[in-house]
Amino acid sequence: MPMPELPEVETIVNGLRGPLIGRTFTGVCVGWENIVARPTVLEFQRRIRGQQILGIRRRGKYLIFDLSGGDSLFIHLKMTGQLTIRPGDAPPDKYGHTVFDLDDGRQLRFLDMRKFGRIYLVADENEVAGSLGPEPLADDFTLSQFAALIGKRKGALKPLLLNQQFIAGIGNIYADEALFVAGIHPQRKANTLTGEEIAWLYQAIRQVLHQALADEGTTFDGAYRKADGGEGGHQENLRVFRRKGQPCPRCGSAIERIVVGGRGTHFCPHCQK
DNA sequence: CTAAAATCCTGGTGGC
DNA sequence: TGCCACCAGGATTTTA
Repeated sequence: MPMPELPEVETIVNGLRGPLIGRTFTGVCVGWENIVARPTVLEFQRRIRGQQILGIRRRGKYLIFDLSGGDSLFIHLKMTGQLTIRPGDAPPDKYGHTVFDLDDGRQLRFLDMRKFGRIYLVADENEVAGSLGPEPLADDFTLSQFAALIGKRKGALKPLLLNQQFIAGIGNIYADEALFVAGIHPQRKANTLTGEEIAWLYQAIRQVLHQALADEGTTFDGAYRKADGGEGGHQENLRVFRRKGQPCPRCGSAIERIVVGGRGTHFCPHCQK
């Protein structure tokens, strides 16, 4: 299953800016009420109407639409969410649970087979984004900051990298990939890393995310799609994720899959200590 | 405080 | 072939 993570969300945001910035929402149809986390569906529909899209950005795995009325529209795609722009008279999509009408006659459609995705409309963006950890690709995310954060943690590294309050935007794919590149076992306790290992991990996180961004994300089973419907290319460059039993790209040992913190975790038993 | 487990969903998988 | 129990997976909530 595809879980849009930082590189995928960033790629989608880049593709939505052209067609959407300057457009105004003229209405929204909600086919599955649980998708709208905040406010109530009725208030959501009332408040979004007439607001113009001034900008679109990413924070962690959230897409954020900055609206003219001062509200921020947050969309989290979770597992299977997709965004697509279609003509208003195009046939309905099978999983199109939320459809935004635009002032140019087109629609922004939020498709989500598993219905895990969530939408928030808030006046204060900290209501949703306030507890997120640092952005791993930001200039001000430094090795010394990362080292200070990781030294305080006692738990296993894999769940820590997935913790959005610790660091924002990393999901199952890039956690496994970064730990492999760093040569560190996913079950290592964070506070047992040497200074050298912390530096390797810091570099690995940034390198893996940059490479995936250059590849426009990872598409599995067609579930993550770019704004134009195209697929990413990073699935061709994965080192361990979803490669159980296949040879490690570094040493040739069989990649193993275990469960850590309730999540499927892929690693090389020879290269990762 | 941390950690584990339940929760939400449904297409895909594997067993019989 | 058909039926069905079970699984994955992010983030939140609950429980220990």
